[in-house]
Amino acid sequence: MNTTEVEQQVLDAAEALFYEHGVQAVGMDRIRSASGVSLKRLYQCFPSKDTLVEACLRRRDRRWRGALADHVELRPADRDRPLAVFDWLYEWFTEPDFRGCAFINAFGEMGTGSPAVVDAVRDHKAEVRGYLLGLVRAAGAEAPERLADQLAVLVDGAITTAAITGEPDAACRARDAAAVLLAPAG
Amino acid sequence: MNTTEVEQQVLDAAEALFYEHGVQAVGMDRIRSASGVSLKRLYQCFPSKDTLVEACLRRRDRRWRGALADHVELRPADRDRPLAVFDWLYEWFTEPDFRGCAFINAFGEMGTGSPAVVDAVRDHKAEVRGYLLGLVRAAGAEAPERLADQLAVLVDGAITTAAITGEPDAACRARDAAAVLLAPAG
DNA sequence: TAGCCTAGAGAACGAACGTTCTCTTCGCTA
DNA sequence: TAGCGAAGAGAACGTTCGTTCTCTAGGCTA
Repeated sequence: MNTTEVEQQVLDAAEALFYEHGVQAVGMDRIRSASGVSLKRLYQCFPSKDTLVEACLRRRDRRWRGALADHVELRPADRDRPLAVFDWLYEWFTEPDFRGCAFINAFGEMGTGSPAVVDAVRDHKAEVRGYLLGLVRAAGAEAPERLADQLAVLVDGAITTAAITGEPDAACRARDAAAVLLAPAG
Repeated sequence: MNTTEVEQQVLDAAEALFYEHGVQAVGMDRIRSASGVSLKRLYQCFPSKDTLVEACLRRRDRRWRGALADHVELRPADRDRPLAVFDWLYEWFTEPDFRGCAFINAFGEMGTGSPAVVDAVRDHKAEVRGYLLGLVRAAGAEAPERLADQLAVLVDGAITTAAITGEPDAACRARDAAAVLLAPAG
């Protein structure tokens, strides 16, 4: 089997297990069983658990932002697109295995002690914030930098609130708030 | 030494260690060393690590909300009080050991697998949301239920954003957003 | 002083962790 | 067919985990 195929298989299994149970609660043996890749090959692809965690996060970042962009760009009008972010969040929140933001979870769990993971989390949040900035700029909003920061706060707040309450409605509340912020003059 | 004194000593040490390093990364031996309480006494007070974690969260909930309320109630005018929440958050974010929301961190780390912890986290968030509802009601805002939800999302988003970026400014952005939501007519 | 309860110090337990090593099998080349 | 390198299966390594147990010391009552 191809090396990149094996890597994807490992990343698939590891990402799902890490997301569901947390990083520390999942051992390498369990990733071996779930992926069907032997420990030897596993450590050939990822020389330590830390690098595997970071690789999971970086791949998830690309996939997550890709899926968000795909959904947002279905809206033809630039003015609708910032709000479409929250519609996409709502759909995500209703998925049965939704368990919050993998990056926030990893940050809270690893925090100090794993600089590579912290970097991956920071990079993800910076990329998301940059994407939101592009959306509000294209929408012609005033003070786009500040608005992008506010939308980023609403996105993170909606994710954590939805995860903890178990209700996807947080996306609607955040969307309502975003609509007010986008059109302050009413 | 009094039993409640010992319990407080254990909770002090455990809460600080859990918050700094995460729950799973801190062993009972480390809590023994930090608190100066023997393992025997420790297990007499808290029959398992899980109950200790839950006790830490429940005590922290009371302290956290108490400190918030103390700060907010310095404002004489009801209309200023919802925004004072975000001023208090800013001060919290600038503390050197700030590392995000202990409840969100615990939820992300334990998630499935510890119902008692999940309950404590849900209860905390519900209490905070209820407190915000009281504030916006006293401020005479329209649609207080929806507004309380929105402020709760802003609070959680500000906490996580500040933790990950390492900058307390998220509190200011959230405060600006809250001000717009509180006075939609301009 | 003698006996008893409590508590401290820390060893001990079985399990699980991340990581490495051994043994075997198998496909390839000469 | 003989020999070689790669890889799978899983045992083994040393460590750490949550929890319990042992041993000892010291303060109480009679």
